Amino acid sequence: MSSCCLIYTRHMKSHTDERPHKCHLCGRAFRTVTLLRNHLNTHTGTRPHKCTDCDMAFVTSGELVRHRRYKHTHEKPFKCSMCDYASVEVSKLKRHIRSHTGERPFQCSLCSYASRDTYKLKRHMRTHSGKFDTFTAFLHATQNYNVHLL
DNA sequence: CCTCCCTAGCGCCCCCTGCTGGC
DNA sequence: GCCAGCAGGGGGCGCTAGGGAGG
Repeated sequence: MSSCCLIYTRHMKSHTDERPHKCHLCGRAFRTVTLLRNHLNTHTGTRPHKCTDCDMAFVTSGELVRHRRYKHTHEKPFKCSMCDYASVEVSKLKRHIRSHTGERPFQCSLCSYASRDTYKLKRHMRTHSGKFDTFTAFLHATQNYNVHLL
């Protein structure tokens, strides 16, 4: 079997709900043993990927790479085409670009306020506290955004 | 077929700063 | 003028999923 067929076979598995590797601590199931191992490390506090420049340690190698970019190498691969802003993470660049476009996808269900990111909406919901179930309102707003994306 | 590793993505929380309204 | 409350922008980490590469 060619490598692309192997990748295709594995990809098709991602469309199934087959998750044979179950966490004995919380019951959550995963597709691969690697994912389960990482998940178990979050329970046990095991952090095998240690930073050589400080005392931080992480569950995955990817987290360590990101940490090193933030704290030590200051490498920022994601650059804004409209200004000098650059970011370690693409999600941060996307959030930044909304400040150029003015896009506010996260609408408050209780007032006219709309936010450019989820946490700002959640923080805003505190100003409605006492008037409504803020978590429900937040959920409603974020679900609207997800539906919009679909 | 399995595992490791890297990348992508979503989420959460925090900090700093500027604005505004009440005192 | 001072202060508190709020929003905007951004930094940093937690965690999971997908896919390339090699054993």
